[in-house]
Amino acid sequence: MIPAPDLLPFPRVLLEAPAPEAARALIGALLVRAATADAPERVARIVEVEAYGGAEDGASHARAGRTPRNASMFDAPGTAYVYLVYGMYDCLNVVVAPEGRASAVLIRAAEPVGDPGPFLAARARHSARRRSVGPDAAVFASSRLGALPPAALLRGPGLLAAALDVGRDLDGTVLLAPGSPLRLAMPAPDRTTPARSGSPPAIVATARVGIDFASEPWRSVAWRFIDPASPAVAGRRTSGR
DNA sequence: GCAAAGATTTGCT
DNA sequence: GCAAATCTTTGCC
Repeated sequence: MIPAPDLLPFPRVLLEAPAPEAARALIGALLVRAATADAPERVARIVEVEAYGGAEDGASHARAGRTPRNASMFDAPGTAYVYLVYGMYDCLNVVVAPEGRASAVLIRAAEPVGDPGPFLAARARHSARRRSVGPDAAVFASSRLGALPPAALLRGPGLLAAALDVGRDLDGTVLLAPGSPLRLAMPAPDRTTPARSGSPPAIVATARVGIDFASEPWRSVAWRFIDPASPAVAGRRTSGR
């Protein structure tokens, strides 16, 4: 299990950049879910994201302008945009770029930091709610899906939201405010190991997933960014074709 | 006012 | 490997 690092504030300036740039900056950043009635504080390391531009991006929810659903996309960078997809799963985005550009970064996958137990329990709760009668955390943990490696518990946008108890009630949350139920943070430099020779973390760029409806160049642009070494990343791990 | 499709996940064939 | 589950939003009549 990944040891918990010290948390530093996430620099707002990184989110004010154009969506693809901001998306890259979010790889390796931390999501911090404040304790709820059902779970203690949870921290997850982001390993897969997708950039969505504003009105001009044919794959973005902002392509048709402002609607009740996407209103949060037009708020300041650092705001959460949470929407329901396929009538079932909530997806978490971070609003980026200058306010009003309606750009956002979809958080597709992350790895649990620290004890994976609370993430597993939250996933089981959501799974149970969907089926109206379902497994508790212990039963779920022994199921085929619960048997996934703990590092893969937040693999995919729907599962990530479930494991972090992120729903549309968090739409519009300011992710840079210290007291928020959900916030962004940066890991403090690791001081227990000698300074690494300045090799940056490997980040691979690929085409975005599930947007076949979009026209070119938006369908093919390499705006999905992953840490290819992470077990939480599903699907293509290379930029090649 | 109604029909269609969606930035997904799961279970069965 | 494919189709169901499930419901909101959007676009067109």
